[in-house]
Amino acid sequence: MAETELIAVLVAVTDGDPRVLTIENGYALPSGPLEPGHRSLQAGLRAWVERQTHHPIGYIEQLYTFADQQRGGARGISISYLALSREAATEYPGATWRSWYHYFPWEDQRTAPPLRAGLITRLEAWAARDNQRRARITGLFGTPEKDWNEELVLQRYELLWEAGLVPEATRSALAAATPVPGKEMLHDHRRILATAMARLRAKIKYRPVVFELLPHEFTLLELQQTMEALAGQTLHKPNFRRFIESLELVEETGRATSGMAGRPAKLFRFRASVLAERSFAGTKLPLVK
Amino acid sequence: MAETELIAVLVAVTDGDPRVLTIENGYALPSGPLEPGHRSLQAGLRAWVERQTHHPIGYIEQLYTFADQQRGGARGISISYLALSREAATEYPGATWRSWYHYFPWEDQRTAPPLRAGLITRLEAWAARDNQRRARITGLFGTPEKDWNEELVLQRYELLWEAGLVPEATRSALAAATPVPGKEMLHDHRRILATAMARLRAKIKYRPVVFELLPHEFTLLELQQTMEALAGQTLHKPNFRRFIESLELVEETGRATSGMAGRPAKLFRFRASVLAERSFAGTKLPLVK
DNA sequence: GAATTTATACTCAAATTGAGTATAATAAGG
DNA sequence: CCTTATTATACTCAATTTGAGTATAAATTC
Repeated sequence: MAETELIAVLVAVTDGDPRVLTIENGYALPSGPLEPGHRSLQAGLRAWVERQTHHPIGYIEQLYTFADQQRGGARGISISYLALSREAATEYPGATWRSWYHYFPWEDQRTAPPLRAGLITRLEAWAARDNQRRARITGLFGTPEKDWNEELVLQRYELLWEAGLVPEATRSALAAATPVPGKEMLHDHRRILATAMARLRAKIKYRPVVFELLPHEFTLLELQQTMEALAGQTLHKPNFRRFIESLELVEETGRATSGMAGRPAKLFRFRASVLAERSFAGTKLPLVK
Repeated sequence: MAETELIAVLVAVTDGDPRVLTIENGYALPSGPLEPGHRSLQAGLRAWVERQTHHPIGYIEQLYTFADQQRGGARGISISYLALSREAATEYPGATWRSWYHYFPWEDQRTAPPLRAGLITRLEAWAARDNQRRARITGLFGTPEKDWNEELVLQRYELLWEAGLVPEATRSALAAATPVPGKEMLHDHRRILATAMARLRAKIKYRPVVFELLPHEFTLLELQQTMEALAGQTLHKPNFRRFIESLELVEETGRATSGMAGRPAKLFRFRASVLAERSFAGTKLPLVK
């Protein structure tokens, strides 16, 4: 009897940090079987994620389906989903929110990357004088600071896998000689996480999904920092505001922040027309430098 | 015992017409069960599509997975795929290539649309003075000639479904009073087709997948017409060429066409670097007018 | 009340895009 | 064999969009 498994990448952004809900203290993504009582796949996922987090999920999107060999030769189907929410205290033992940059530190380009240098050195050692490998490295990781495409999360992960620089990949082969504690994940859960990151980074540019991650009222800086957290890149402030204005995404509430240093920021909310399903055209983020 | 079904939307472009392979004379998309011998889901799909068409498939991409209630309360999982190929004679009885505009005539914007006017009239009758419905109609179908977004295939289909203007939707309700012969499809196959169209229309703008649909050598006009067929829109010739040049997608073969009227066209091929996996950035098609 | 801090508004050059025109090279017709 | 029709290719230019920066406003802090 083949079983159908539902796997969730539940994302929230807290304090400029994109986090995912994990179980077993970061070792696995939460997952649960499709049950007869579930009306649909999405309903099934929604049901047990809300059961686990006691928090309604705003947005759900299917990521990918794959088949895995199970014990006894049977074949299981796993369907993974991206879900957006806001962080809430979890009550389940072992269930924790983890920064996704914990698993993919090289994907955070917001700070100066001393880490990436070492990574690229090791990649180049692997490439040696194989020109195709070298081309893939520069294509995915860019030259010094140019041409970084933040959407290629999965491709970069797969390159690192091939190069044996991912703990799951080395476990069987070169053995646990380089155990990076806490970064390893069950089966291909880290790969699923990479897929979710790539999908979300692409999505925020042309669909208004960020509002699932923000409170009802927010400042433009909070909105910008949420986008920056997801994209892993800093954005040009004046141009970001122009970008948001051109989308007619938000409107002023009339209120403003108070108590913090500096000029108070106006509070905004998302427009009703945005919440009622709308798509904005293919645009680019106004990156800085 | 739940069964896993693989459903294929196999697309080819012939004579400026995007076609899909169907069975039962256009009533259904080809589909087959996942068998124990298949190494993976993709391998399974590839295996039996090639068995049916005797033609290698270049490109496969997963579309969507859904669960359907089967006889006896069991639940089946269906996984749909988009595949690209070139049209070949089929040998199976009932297997035919059909234009996708046969099923979605309003999606072809290349010719003056006398049809769309009638469709919108009927939609507006359905909307009556419901302002939200009216907003959705203009959002998806645009004002007179402006703002048509070719990627919203699925959303338009779903709006028409809600409005009862799709044969599958009316079959049970308002009955077969308006049977549009040959446009009806099994289950949600037409919905799957809409998903495939939307995905492919989005993809051709930022990933070089068109070459799966073209012969080894081709003229720039053939390339343009293939893109136009998929997008359902005419493109501005000089700007299209500039667009293709900027992508560094193709290179001259040195040969040219001959025999036809007019100046002979240079023949091009796709560059090796394109074939070896490459992503070009998010761009827009140079639409005309 | 001066300094600091954060928010918001405006400016301007560079690059990209939309739309059109001009020229080249062939086949067909008289 | 020269003219016309037809298709391919090359170039131009204004309008818009983007990248990057500077200036001003309104609060807190010392």
